Amino acid sequence: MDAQYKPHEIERDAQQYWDKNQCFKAVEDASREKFYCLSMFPYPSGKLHMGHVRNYTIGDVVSRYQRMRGRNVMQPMGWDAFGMPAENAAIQNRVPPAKWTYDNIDYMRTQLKALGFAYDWSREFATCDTDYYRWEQWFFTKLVEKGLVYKKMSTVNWDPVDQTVLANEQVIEGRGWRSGALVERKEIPLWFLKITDYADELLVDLDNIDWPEQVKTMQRNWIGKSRGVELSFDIRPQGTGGAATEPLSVYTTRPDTLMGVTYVAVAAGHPLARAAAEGNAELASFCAECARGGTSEAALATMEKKGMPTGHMAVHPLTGREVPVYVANFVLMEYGTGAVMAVPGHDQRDWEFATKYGLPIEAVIADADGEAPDLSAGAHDGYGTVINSGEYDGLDFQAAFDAIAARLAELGRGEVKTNFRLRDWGVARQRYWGAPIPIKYGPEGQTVPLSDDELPVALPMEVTVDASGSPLKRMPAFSDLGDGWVRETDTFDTFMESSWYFARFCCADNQDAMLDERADYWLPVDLYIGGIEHAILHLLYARFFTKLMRDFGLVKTDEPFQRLLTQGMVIAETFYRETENGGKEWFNPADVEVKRDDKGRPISAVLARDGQPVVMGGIEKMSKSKNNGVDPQSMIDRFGADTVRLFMMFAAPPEQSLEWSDSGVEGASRFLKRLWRLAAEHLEAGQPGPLDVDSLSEPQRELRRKTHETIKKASDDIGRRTTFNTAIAAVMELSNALGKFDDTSARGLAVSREAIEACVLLLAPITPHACHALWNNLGHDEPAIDATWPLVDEAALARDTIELVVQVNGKLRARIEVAADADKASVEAQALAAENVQRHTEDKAVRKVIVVPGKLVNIVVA
RNA sequence: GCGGAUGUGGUGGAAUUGGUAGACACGCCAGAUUUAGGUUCUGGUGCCUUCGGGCGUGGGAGUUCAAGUCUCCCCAUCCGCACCA
Repeated sequence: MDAQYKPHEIERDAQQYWDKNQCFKAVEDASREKFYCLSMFPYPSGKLHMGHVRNYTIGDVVSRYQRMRGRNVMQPMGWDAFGMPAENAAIQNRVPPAKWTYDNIDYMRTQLKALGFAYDWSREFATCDTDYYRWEQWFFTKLVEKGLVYKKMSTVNWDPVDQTVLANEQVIEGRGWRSGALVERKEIPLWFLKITDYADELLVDLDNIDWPEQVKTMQRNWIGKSRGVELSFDIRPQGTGGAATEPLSVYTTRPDTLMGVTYVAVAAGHPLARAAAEGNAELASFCAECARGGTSEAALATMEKKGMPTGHMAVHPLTGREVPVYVANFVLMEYGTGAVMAVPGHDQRDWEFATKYGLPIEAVIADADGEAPDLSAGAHDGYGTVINSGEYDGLDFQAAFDAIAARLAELGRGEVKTNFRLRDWGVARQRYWGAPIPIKYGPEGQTVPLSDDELPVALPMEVTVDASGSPLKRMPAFSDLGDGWVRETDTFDTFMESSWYFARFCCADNQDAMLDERADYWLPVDLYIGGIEHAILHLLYARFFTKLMRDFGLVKTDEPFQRLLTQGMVIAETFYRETENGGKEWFNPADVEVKRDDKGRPISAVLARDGQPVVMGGIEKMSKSKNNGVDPQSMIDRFGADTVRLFMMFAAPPEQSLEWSDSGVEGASRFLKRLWRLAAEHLEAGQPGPLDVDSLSEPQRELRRKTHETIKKASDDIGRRTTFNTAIAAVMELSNALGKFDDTSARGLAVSREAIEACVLLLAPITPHACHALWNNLGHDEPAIDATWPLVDEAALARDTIELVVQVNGKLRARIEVAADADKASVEAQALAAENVQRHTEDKAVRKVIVVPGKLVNIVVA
């Protein structure tokens, strides 16, 4: 074999072999156990970034491992191709979004191929292909027929200058990102999917999937099932007029604090606020002010809380006491009833509002000592015994909840109600680059889903996009259907496409149906891999969509993703210089030289091309804005795909963030060279004899034990724990041991052959090209991808003696060598006899000896 | 603001079930080879030390024979928050 490791030749040859033999084409086979491995498909933004490389390498390692374990593996790839960046690029470069998108896909596909991922490319599609989204349109019309879709008024960010709807991302500190205008909240009619109909099932089924506990917790909290009471306050209008007003309905999970209500607050858009604002110019202007700012929950939760009295009073349903009704900017019409009751004594936000406007703050829940809490510095928001509440005094939370709820029900003023925080899914977007919503409107105001023969609604591809919103709204050729009928010009949220793509991969070539029986073979996805940032929205919508498809008979599975691996971010050092106008100019790490002190600590950095200093800005997520992205392509060109893959898997466990390190990559490259040389030298040394395990020397037995320990650990690390970094470390240990083993006898070569083959096979999923070549060089005709994952020989693991640690009062004092089958008494005796143990115990009384078999002995003295 | 996570040598990380803290790698130091530089190889490397040992896993308390790991409080950083994908 070639003594030198030449990654680019090796990788080209291996990829050609896989390609020519269609090694990764997945075929349904009911007699074999399947494994569907899926990584979140990329948005084709231009070129691959390191986050993609990490994501897809993890998926590829698991796929190749499962294949070697004998599973029928399917690993597909496609493109999440609709979205805003294509429109932004169109505005900037005057290139149609479709061309921009398909060009990016072509480039990124070549990059994925260069990394050697074991994809079944015959299943590839982009979500902007009409053949894909036509089925989404079709399914939507079926959901309309089933009553799972409705239209209602909803709040959006409105840019009053550009006259367009803005995404939350496009609202920067309350202003439109292009115009700089103060953003307003505007109500427009939008299409919704009834995800809340499935809230309970989405909650309960979390118990049946193997997801990280924190992701399940996030989803549970997002769904937010709560038990509370919906109750109503009569309204007593103040001043002249005094027309009868509807009772004000509110929901609370803390009816035990009902006696502590000192005011109620309504949204600016609430009918009560609108009525009160008539003839009250000051209140009307306040209500208008409340419409300012973005719609995101974070923006609402962190803005300054403001309110104004309506002048109306609300009548407490139990005491008859009158409390003021305020309009407040933090209460939103869309959430719950658009009104809240306020208990400033026991809710911090209510406390702050009450303090600001001089409203009473009353204690109705005792503190931990059973005393009235001190409310001078803040609210007491825990649970406790009810006080200052008349007949309810002395009750605990549950008893007070039940008693007050029962009383309200008796009075016809309220009832116990289960609520969800989850809101229905608004799927309409006022944008061009998305799947058109298949609805038409008639001359008499009819709203009709398109029939099957009117589908698909193809998105026109030749368009000019500018900042003034979707071109579909200005294209009669698209929207005007004649006879007074018009098409809906809104498009779907791109989460719609990503909510079912995993199912379409099972049968992407079907032109006559959305899905077929092949989906039943492959689904659910056995392992789904992607960024933690998708922990809630994408994953929840995909779960919801799966249940919709199931209820429509399209799939049999309840859940789309049986196991989930959420990968961490790829981060890197940032460098910048202050510019004259006070901004920052960011420099790519590739263009910067870092100076270090004698401990290797970075102390300063200079720009390579001018030698002048730059500021080290800290380690952050790789991004365009901080210019700290490392281009995967340049790394592949320099070191080869295997080195990049190896570094990515070795530098951190998959769920943690991964810091990019140039010297770390060099280390990975060095290891592959060493492994290659080890194999070459081994082959050079001659032919191994038969592996006669019963007549090995002690060093031979030792290397053989190391080989099988490594197989055991690496298999568990890759298969069960998905900690690829520790699997690689274990193989490195084995290769280090092999490097020190210089026995070139026929028997010695047999042992080292077994060790080196284990290294090659254990690394085959991670560095598949190098292992493909090494496996051939080691004399195998079958390709490494078809080799069987190595098995542990338990007999090789056996030891005659083991080392135990001896502690005195928990401190390490000695190590003793004991027979592997030694009993407790002899271990104790040997531990107490150890020289250093004697010294630490001689003038003290031994109180207790703890023996942990196989691990340690702890001697407790006083 | 709310929800979820993370924090260990100079650096990335390991320690899987409460049981030897620092595997593996990077960096650094010393030596060898080659030498234009790099490469390659060998050894050393948590901190302090009176060389007995002591200290040490963001900070503070607690449980235990034993705590990186469990409990409570605090600090810092990151992710998500429904129209970014």
